[in-house]
Amino acid sequence: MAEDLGTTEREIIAQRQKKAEALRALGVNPFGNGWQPVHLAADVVARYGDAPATEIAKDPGAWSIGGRVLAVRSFGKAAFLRVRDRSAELQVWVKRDRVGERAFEVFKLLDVGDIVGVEGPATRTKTGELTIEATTFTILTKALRPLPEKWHGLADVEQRYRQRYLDLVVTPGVREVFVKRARIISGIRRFLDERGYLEVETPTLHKPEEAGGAAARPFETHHNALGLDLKLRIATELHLKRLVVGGFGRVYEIGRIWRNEGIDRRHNPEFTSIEFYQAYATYDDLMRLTEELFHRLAVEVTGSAKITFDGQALDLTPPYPRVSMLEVGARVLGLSPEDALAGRGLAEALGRAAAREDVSGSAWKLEQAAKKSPGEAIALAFEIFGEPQLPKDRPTFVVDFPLATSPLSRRRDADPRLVDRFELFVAGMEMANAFSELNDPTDQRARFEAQMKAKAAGDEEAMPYDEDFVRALEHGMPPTAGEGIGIDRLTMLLADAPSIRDVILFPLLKTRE
RNA sequence: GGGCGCGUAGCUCAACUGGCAGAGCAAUGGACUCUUAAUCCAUAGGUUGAAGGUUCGAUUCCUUCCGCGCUCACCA
Repeated sequence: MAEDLGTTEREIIAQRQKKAEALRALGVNPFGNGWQPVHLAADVVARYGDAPATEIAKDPGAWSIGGRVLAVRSFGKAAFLRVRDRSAELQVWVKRDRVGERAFEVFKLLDVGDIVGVEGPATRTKTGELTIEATTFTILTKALRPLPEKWHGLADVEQRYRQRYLDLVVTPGVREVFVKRARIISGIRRFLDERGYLEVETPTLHKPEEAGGAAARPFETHHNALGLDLKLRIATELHLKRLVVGGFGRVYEIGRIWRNEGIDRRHNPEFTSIEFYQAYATYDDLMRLTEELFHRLAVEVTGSAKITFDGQALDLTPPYPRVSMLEVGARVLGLSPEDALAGRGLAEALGRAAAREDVSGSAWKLEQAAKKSPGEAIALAFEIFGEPQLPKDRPTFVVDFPLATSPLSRRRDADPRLVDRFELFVAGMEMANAFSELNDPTDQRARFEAQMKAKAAGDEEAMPYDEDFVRALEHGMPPTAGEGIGIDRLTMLLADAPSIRDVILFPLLKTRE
């Protein structure tokens, strides 16, 4: 990129470097340190609020703030600066007769984008704006490159993602998204800590046989000294359940997950998940916990349980409706749940569904499903026909998952063809996935064996057989329920960001030539 | 990976049917001590994403490539 500098930009940088030298000549280090602001812009705002100029004049204070200059309106011997620090924006008034000749010479070398330090009393200008009337002024850091245009800012989304530092400086609302993200994560921590959960960290480098816990292709890497092929984790599940075996009855991990899949508005190759496990709970308990968590986060982060996502109003007030994957999946195929689970008439029903005009893109998948298990076919029918019909104004729990889609879930006592599992859908996105955990080691072996068969048959997302995990289960894992939530998607929801790249500071992009 | 769209000055955008690449902001010089996209005068700034092709002539048409967005497929 540096080689692509246009003449103009090169000139701008040269001009600013000359100004930096001029600052040195004035005894000001253009990249100095040691100057510390005593206050934040927000302190000044909080102190005076809407107080009139006469009130402020009685107690104008001696403020000291540092920040980036976003705009300059200059009048020759005085100027107004818009300065932003980490807390807020504040106007600064630099007048030659207040700051003195020398500081004013420094001011003349100021460019928009520079970092400055100012001290002085507060006042309110004729137009009513709270302002620091500088008595001292210095440039702390010279910006050699110009900021994007002040009015339109950065419109090029590619540049916004590649140069997020600029995006944060000039694009309104970006900073707030990441503040919300931080509050969501700390809110989840608080919520779980209050309930006696212990936060843990498990390996992100997995041996090939450990890289399970979800249906996804992992990234591959290698440890040189050990001569060991490794994979980046695709889930934290299997290690967290080992910890439940070990006696941590309530554990969670917030951490990075990598999946070697496509990239789109809802998928980034690396993303952050929260998984938590609670001994002696069932998936039904977790539904209530999830409702409570989502409701509380919405109120904490947005101020209300009623939010808007992508133009759609959503109410996160519990309870959330439940939709049966089995019933809907069977119904859209024109079958009874019993017939669908037993596979009676399933192939014909899938053929009819594939022939429908509204499924052109998914037709081949429906045809493929006829070769798979009834459970997988039901799940697919639900995904294609049922998901688009889920309520749009409310979160929805999807329940009654067929066994075949869930190699780590506990079978339902009342019907072993199903598992005790739910997924939470909000705004068309899968936000959470939870189930009562399979703790019968013999059944777990059978499930892993089925995964091995699927892998042998070409399913690249099938899980490896994790022998040590089964061994852990053989030592006894208490009845447990566990859940995973995608932090990025949750942030999208609560920050009303329609693309996952808007909630990841540095989303993965290709290298530019 | 497929389809559609986009890429012009540091930034935001123009340029008709193929006919001298242009404006605003930023910058530079000047005026200005209550501005809010400050204002006024002047100046400078370009490998039109890259490489080919068609043409007297290409920002414009064609091909390939690079990057980004939307979408489909895969997935959370």
